[in-house]
Amino acid sequence: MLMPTTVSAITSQSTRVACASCALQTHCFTQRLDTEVLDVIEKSISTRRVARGTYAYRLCEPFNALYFIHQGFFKNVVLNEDGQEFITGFPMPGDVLGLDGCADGYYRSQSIALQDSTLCEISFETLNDLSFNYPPMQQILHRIMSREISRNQKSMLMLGNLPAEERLLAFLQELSQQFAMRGMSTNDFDLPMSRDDIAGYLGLKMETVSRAFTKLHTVGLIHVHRRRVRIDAVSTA
Amino acid sequence: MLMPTTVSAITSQSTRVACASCALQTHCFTQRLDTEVLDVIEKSISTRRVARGTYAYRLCEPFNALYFIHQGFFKNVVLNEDGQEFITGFPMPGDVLGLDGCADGYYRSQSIALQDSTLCEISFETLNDLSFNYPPMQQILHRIMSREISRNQKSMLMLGNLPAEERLLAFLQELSQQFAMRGMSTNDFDLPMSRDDIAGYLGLKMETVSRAFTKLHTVGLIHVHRRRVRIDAVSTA
DNA sequence: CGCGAAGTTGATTACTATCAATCTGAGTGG
DNA sequence: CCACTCAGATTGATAGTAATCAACTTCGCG
Repeated sequence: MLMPTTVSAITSQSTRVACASCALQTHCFTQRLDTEVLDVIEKSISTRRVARGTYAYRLCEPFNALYFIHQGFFKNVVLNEDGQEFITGFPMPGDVLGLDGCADGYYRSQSIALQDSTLCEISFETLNDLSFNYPPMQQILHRIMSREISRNQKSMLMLGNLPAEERLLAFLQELSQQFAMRGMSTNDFDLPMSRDDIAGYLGLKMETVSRAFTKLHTVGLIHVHRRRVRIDAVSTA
Repeated sequence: MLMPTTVSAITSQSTRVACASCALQTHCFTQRLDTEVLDVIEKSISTRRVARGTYAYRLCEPFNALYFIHQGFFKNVVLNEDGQEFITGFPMPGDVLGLDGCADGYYRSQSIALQDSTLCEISFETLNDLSFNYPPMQQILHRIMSREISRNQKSMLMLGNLPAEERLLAFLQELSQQFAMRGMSTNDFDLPMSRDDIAGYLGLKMETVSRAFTKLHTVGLIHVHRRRVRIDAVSTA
């Protein structure tokens, strides 16, 4: 029987386990987790609510857990010396937060909730135990991290080569694909992030993003009103 | 006794082991590897030469090993649908090649030698065995991958925000730092890559890179002649 | 010496950032 | 219910930066 995924229900054990296993399987759909492993996860996982505008984790905080997103959207931010912020991604349900903290034991970026959200927290210690007792788990973790690496590389490609309008369209199509993987509406959706956030992600300025939206709308590739977007273009990817 | 690291010497076991352990320790300098682990590595590692201009691994090839660079420089390339290439990094001795292949079992990028180079190859199978029998190993791998993630994020920040000249200077300083970590000359060195490669990495065109070099030279921040570079600027990072 | 690849320089065009004004819609309180 | 407010978004004019196209230079090499 499916549990409703309302906020009040997320504290129940079954949903908590469902969240973590679902998250892991989102990334590694070729594998199914043993019930034995699910038991371990069940004992060690904890949920956490993150209000809109607050942090899942902050820069320089000690790293001691990974977070699987249950509900809501986030933005990952890195800061340069001047305090100027640059957005490296918009993780969504099923994604993992905090992978970059693994390297040196503290976070090199921070993650902010774009909506009221809920996370499933698995301590790094638990993950190590899991990997030790259940070898496939380490492969799963490697895959998750590897996927993050190739996703970032793809973003870099987009940033470096495409003009503003194509860059925005590519972004919208990428978003649409991610929605599709999660069974959400793919061609007609609300953007969870502001124009400024999109600009920060695409390496553009807010005004340029706004103009690009208008242009794509005008030529008929998309329909857009504020944060509501409908994609009419056929994906070229 | 130190073995000379000439090309003719790399086939000896001791040097081969030294290469892998050194590479691992470059990434995880807080940890020292057990002699027991070194034995396992010694048995399973193999060396491979890669001539200038040839591939360490190619796009879409099946993933079955990681490569530690022993000698030489490489460029990592991702291609978009149009076949346009974009360079995501310039790995050097001690760095690991092929991390992105882990996700789906085949490479999503390719790596080309900029000089005649030598690699140490460890099969993924061996790595899994190692992780299983020697738990700290998996933490080491996580760190290596995590480091790759945060390095890519840093690159994205640079790409998105800085004007051409600052971008080039930041690139040179990053390169200098990496040389420093390897005990190589930090302020006076030969670039292993062409102007076009730098342009591909920085998201610029070759001509723009060339102009930026000239400008930095003119204002006295660096001295440059062809691929020879001397950095006179004090790093701001 | 001549050739070709890599690099430099110049003139022009195209694009994005910047600065500034305006618009829109959600939330607030009278 | 309506005016008020304010953050987010849009639009316009202009300046600044990088891309493009093209000519030329430098250097290594047979």
